[in-house]
Amino acid sequence: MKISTKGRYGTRALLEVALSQDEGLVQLKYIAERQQISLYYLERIIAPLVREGFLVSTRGPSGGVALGRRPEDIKVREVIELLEGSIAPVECVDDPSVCPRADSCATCDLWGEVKEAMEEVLDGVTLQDLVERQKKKLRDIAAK
Amino acid sequence: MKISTKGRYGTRALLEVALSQDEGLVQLKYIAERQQISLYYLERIIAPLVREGFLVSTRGPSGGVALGRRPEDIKVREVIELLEGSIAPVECVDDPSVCPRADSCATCDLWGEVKEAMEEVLDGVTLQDLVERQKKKLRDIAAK
DNA sequence: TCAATTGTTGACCATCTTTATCAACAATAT
DNA sequence: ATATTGTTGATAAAGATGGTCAACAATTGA
Repeated sequence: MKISTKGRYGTRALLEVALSQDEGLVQLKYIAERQQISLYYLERIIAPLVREGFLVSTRGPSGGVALGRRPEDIKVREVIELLEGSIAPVECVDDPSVCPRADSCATCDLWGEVKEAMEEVLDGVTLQDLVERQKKKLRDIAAK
Repeated sequence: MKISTKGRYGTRALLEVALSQDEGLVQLKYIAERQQISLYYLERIIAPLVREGFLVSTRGPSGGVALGRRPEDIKVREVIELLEGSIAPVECVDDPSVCPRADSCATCDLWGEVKEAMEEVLDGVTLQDLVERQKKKLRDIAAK
């Protein structure tokens, strides 16, 4: 039941951009360093985020990426689904036709409930929420 | 975020045993046929279930497996965790020491919440619940 | 006791997914 | 112009997944 690095790195990359928003464009190199992600791999993850408008990019010297939407309007669920596909723990939850047993299978219903529980959490947290949580965590650590 | 066939097949196999409980021992071959799982692969999945006492087995002619615990006392979560390991979407949720960033990372907290939400669902459903749900589904289909 | 039957286990392997890496290219600021 | 920075297509190592097989152990019943 693991989330892959794409979803994890992607979320962290967006968070990094959101945190650095005030200073203008954020370079991939900077994100890669701060989040300890290979720059080459990060490129793979940023691409779909740009394509779908979560980020906007500018090439050339002093180029970089910035948020393409307000952080309050980006749900973590959207990011995960973009980078990993459906969150459904089994395919039959999204498409019963893949399993001949689907409509008479009690376990399929259960997996559907698991999916809904996960969705509820991930729908309830926006990038802005993550920013605030992150700032609070850093404050708490500094105060200690 | 997929659950692997081990967890899925294992759950279905236990359900099949629970449903056939009254007729005594259930053969692997029977489970494999009913659930459309390769017998060879099913052996792989049954083994840990026997080892951990979810099932008890008898070899030889007219042998088979039976539930080793009352279905009301088997939570789906236990089955999944046995067959797939922790349900945590990322490792750092269970063991913060794997990530140097863990204690100052807002996303790690979020993955923890996802885990808890899934646990809540899977802790709340026992094998007996699945049996009842399954019977109801079959009744509903028959009545239609 | 023997033979048939059924679960157990260790070894094996093809395929797919994950996690990258690199080089060539496109755009842009100075 | 040229250096810089994002984009994209090709490639691939490593690990997980899903499955198979054969030898073996236990048990039943004739």
